[in-house]
Amino acid sequence: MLSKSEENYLKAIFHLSIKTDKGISTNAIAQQLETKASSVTDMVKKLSEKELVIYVKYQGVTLTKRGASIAANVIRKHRLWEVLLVEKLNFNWDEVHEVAEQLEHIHSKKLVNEIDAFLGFPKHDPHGDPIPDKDGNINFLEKSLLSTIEVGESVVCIGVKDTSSDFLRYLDKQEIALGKEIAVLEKEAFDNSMQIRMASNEFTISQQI
Amino acid sequence: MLSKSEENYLKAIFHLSIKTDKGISTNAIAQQLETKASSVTDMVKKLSEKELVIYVKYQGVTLTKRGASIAANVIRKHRLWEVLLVEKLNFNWDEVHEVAEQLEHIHSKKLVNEIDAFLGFPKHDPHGDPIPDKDGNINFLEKSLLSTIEVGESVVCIGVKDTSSDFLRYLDKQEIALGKEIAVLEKEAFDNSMQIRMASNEFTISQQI
DNA sequence: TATAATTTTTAGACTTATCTAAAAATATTT
DNA sequence: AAATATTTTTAGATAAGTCTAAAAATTATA
Repeated sequence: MLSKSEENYLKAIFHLSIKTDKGISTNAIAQQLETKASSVTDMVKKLSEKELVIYVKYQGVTLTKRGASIAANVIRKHRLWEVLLVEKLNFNWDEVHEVAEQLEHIHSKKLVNEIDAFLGFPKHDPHGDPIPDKDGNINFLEKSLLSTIEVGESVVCIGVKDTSSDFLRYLDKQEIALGKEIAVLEKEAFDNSMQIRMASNEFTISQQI
Repeated sequence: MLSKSEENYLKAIFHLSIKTDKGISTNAIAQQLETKASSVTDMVKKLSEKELVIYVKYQGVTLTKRGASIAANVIRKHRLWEVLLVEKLNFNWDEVHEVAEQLEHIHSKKLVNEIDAFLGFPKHDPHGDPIPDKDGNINFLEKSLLSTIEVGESVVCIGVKDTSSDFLRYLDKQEIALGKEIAVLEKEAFDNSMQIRMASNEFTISQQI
């Protein structure tokens, strides 16, 4: 059975791997986990001996099938707990993370699956991120148009529909970019414009955008 | 914030303290936690420095107010989680312990209190043990007659009503003794006899008993 | 392409919690 | 009460995970 620390490393590598196909650098992992690069090197060696990652000195790491599956399972638990906290235990979507970071390390297959069933097999966590299934499969690219997102939900921009340079320049000005998170604060029924929030600023956009 | 290990030591001392007023011996704690006496000495020194126990060399330990309060809170969490597992997540009362041992170390006041409310502020866990309140108060000696216990519930024998030697000899033969756990399996409506289960064996008793 | 800057690894140290084996204190027997 | 047995503590070792500082490798720059 893996330690909390080992699970956190796998999870960090998993998340960093989504954005790239290259090996994940020691430094990137260190930054993600708020630790030092030397600690990462040590742990990565250990995970490599357990065949959970492939590690070549100075070249970064990639997850093996087993490593990715374990990471996905930890993420599955994290997100299912988040749904439980919000749907059943009156947590707000922005106060669940810290507790879910603890709960994701509870070991009990029955518990996870019962929670899944109790919640009606949700597909997304309260932040709109997809919940991996029992086998660790995860829907990375489940796209929706921003205009279909409901008030209170939050999404990550994974692509744009209109690629005209005028439009791209506008997005750039508003700091909307791939990987950026967008929260929908309000919707106006009459013109379907919406108030959205990025990490930095809030503003209004028309339906067309 | 205390470590899982520190919490487990406090909990063990708390449980052992219920049966006696004397200091709890190093050995007793070691046995309870399946560890070695030397490890206990080390930890007990640390808890003593944190003023969670009073420790005099060779004399055993007792909990301070703060120590007892923390222990009661861990037990509160353990038992609330057990209720959640049984009432909402289809666990049997005999398969909750292991998971609750993990869940009791999750740190979140909001989470505990929300679970408490979600479950309707239960007073007992699935084994019939009392759940400490928010302030760590616990009803040690909440007695009921065995005949008032409902089917599916489980109690610990803390005393007997009839102390005739005939009766005591009978209890002895059935291995019913102080501290022993009794589960009520079935009740016959017409004569109020009940089928009960001890750790070892199942049998039927009359209402009078 | 040499040199400088950055990243990564190594080496050695620290902390927490544990263990074994031996020494010290307490309890029990005779 | 002296001898024996048991319990408890001490001393030193180990494993996991982390850190700092220095060395090695890689990448960027001039």
